[in-house]
Amino acid sequence: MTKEVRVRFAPSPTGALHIGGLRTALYNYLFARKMGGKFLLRIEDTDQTRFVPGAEEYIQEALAWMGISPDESPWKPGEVGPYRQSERKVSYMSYALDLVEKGHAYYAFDSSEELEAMRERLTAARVVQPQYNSITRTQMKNSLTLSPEEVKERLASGDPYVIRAKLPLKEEVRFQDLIRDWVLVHSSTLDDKVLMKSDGMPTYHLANIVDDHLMGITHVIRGEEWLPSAPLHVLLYRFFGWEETMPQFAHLPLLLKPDGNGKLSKRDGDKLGFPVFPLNWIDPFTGEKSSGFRETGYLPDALLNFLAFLGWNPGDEREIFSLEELVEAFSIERIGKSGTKFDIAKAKWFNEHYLRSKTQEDLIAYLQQDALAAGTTLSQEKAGAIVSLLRDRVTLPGDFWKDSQFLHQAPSDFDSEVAAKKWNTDAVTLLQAYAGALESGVATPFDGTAAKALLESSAEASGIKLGKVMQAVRLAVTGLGAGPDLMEVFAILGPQEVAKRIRFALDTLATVD
RNA sequence: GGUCCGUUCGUCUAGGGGUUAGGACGUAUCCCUUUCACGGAUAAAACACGGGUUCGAUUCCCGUACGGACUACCA
Repeated sequence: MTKEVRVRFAPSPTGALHIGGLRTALYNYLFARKMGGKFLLRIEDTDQTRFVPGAEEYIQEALAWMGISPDESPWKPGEVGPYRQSERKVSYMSYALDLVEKGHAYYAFDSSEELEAMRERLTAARVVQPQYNSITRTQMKNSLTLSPEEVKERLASGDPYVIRAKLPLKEEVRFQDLIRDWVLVHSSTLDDKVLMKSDGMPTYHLANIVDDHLMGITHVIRGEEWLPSAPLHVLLYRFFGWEETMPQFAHLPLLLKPDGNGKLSKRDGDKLGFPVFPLNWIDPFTGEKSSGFRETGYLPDALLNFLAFLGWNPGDEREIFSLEELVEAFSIERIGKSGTKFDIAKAKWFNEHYLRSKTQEDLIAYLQQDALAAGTTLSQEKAGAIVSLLRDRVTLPGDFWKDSQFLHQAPSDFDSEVAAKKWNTDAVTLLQAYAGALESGVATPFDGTAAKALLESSAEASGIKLGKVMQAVRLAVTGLGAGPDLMEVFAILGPQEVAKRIRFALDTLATVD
């Protein structure tokens, strides 16, 4: 009987949840579901200076939108709460003190100026890694160098201090990462990380280990940026005597910029023309706006499918997966090792796929909504006709409205390139004849077939080859050189409107040579 | 700079000591279509480099190059 799998997603509420964080959450969720375990959300808000109002709500909403809601969270507490580190504050100090007692941590009283001076001194002495470590700590102000009396006095008098981990000088630290296999580092390259800050809050390293232990976390699935500090975490488990229940680590490959340099960052999104956040976000301090996948028109299913394949694959050639199917197929072993560039073209393809699998009613609703927002209303039949016309050509829901503009208002100008190439006397002759026929009302009822039949007979009567002038006809009525089936467009517009537009085109374009 | 991690078509990737190195996105061409798109078909396109080990290496080992992460009283 093995222990129930418990994993956690542990974001900091310092702004909008990044798309990479969302993928981390997704993988955690998939693994938990696959293993029949639990997926927890823990808010890591130990840095009070970076707290951003609204960020926590954003995380909650983004996860809900994606359908990967946690089993336990600040809003749905389980038995190991609280789920916000700021609310767990009281317990961290006692754990830090426990480490001090065991000789694995110590008090340090150095001011930031003194730390800075130390680094400068070491840099000047050309020490490769100027850091607070097993060697340099002997020259600093801490409970290892100061007399017990002075330490006691400083603590009693309220001198600001931090608690640092006391790392062994010479020791090999190794652990087996689920994705990278054995990772080995020497403790001599590690520094004495601060565990408790002078404001009484723990750092990530301490809080993380204590909470993962207390919350019964069995697998830590997180971004590769944590790999360098994983040895410290392993050491902390050892110091606490929790080695037996230490979670297994899985460090995920990073999401990289599409152009290949560096990890995808918050600033990239709007610069590159696509979102890097799940939802729209306005920074409460700077007012800076960032666009989200949701508001841009990406469907949660599409984003989910896309994100899942950024660093993972099922091992066969299937590509389209629902959340349930992902759960079924997921395994940590099939996560890749190397960084993954973010290619929005593939995301678009997924979105097209999921958009086309929507019902006609859903798509009509998208169009109606945009029309309404633009101050127009569309009849159900017209909206339905437009959706049928465009459904195989859209990428985003907003395209139904955007790409049907020529149906909502007559063109005021015409694609000049097409006009220059296609607007000839044959076209003018035919259009005059066609407009006349439409105005006479011969074609009723006016559907696509009737519109086409009438156009064909007009062409025949004028002795003109239809194929040669079709683009000019399209140009006259839509102003554009390309678009959906023209006869269906005519049907939607109705004979009077088509005739009116042709007359306008004839007037406007006739003067052009 | 140091430590750690990585490297298969442009991109996401499959594969793995002997393969015509497979798929998808994107691109191109053709078919369909009175345009464009959809759909169908086809094509171009990759094992970073150098040494080992081996009968044989893209696959294993080492080095180099390149890329990345980390290097805070941030997470």
